[in-house]
Amino acid sequence: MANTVAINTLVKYGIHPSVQRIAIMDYLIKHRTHPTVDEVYTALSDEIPTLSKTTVYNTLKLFAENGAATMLTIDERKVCFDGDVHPHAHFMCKKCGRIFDCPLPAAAEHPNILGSYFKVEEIHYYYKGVCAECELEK
Amino acid sequence: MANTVAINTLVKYGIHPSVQRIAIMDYLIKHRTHPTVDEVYTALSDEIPTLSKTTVYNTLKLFAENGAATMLTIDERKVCFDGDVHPHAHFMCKKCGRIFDCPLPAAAEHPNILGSYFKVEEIHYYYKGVCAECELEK
DNA sequence: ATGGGTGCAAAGGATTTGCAACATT
DNA sequence: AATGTTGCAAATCCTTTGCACCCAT
Repeated sequence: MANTVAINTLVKYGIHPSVQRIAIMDYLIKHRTHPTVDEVYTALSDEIPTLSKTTVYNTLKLFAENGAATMLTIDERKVCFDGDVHPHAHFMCKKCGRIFDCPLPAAAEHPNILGSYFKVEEIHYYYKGVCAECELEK
Repeated sequence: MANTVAINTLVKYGIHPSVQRIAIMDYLIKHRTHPTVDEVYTALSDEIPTLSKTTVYNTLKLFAENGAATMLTIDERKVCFDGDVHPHAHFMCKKCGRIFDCPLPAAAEHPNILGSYFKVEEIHYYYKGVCAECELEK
């Protein structure tokens, strides 16, 4: 079946699969564009005409809470989601708004130092600026 | 004068001082709590009864655009502002919501590596978890 | 029948916009 | 007078909430 990977991912994170959840996870896996709730909703509306935005909100929040996706707050206006939960940093282009993956700096064990003061549960490394494409278009 | 530092900071960043701008910058300098628009507005309402929230929005945005303050997107719900523009990381406690300063990892020149792909203008390193105080209160 | 999952409509909250009033040069 | 600044009210956008319906066990 086409959605085996999505289903397995849900199960792996203890999330009961449903038609909507499978479709949303499948979308996250196949689109590494760090989509917003609205983008996911719009993209899946054709496939699942009865889908509601509330469900997309609920589902993505559920994914994030269970570690099946990461919630990015790099964009001040709206939250984005990443189906790739491996540790990595993000770059957001201020012109086109796209978010790109980039490697974590070597010192990403840094939080160990902070461990004495804080119980660090999440690491978010964000860069902002202009992407190569937009830089050329000037 | 008490507000000399605030005025000098504004001038340094090419921002024309006004009563409101001076008061807001002064607040940012004296309160390293990473306040929200609402917190700044509420705190200054007594001092400047005619102050409007729109002005606080405009002013803090102006500060951020001119490099006189940093806009933090660590909290998914609302934006926070930091009058300390020296490079440093932030930790947000998920329980009490407070945001703490912390040192940047040694390899914060990391963006140099990214330079080939992106024009990096801002670095935001965020950590989330539980602060020592909240951890004790369990 | 029971509990979780979904979706509509309404509410809530943060932020922006339009525009008129105001201050300062 | 001219320009930049402020502030009110309304609008906008994102997100959450309340609740009824539905589906699968």
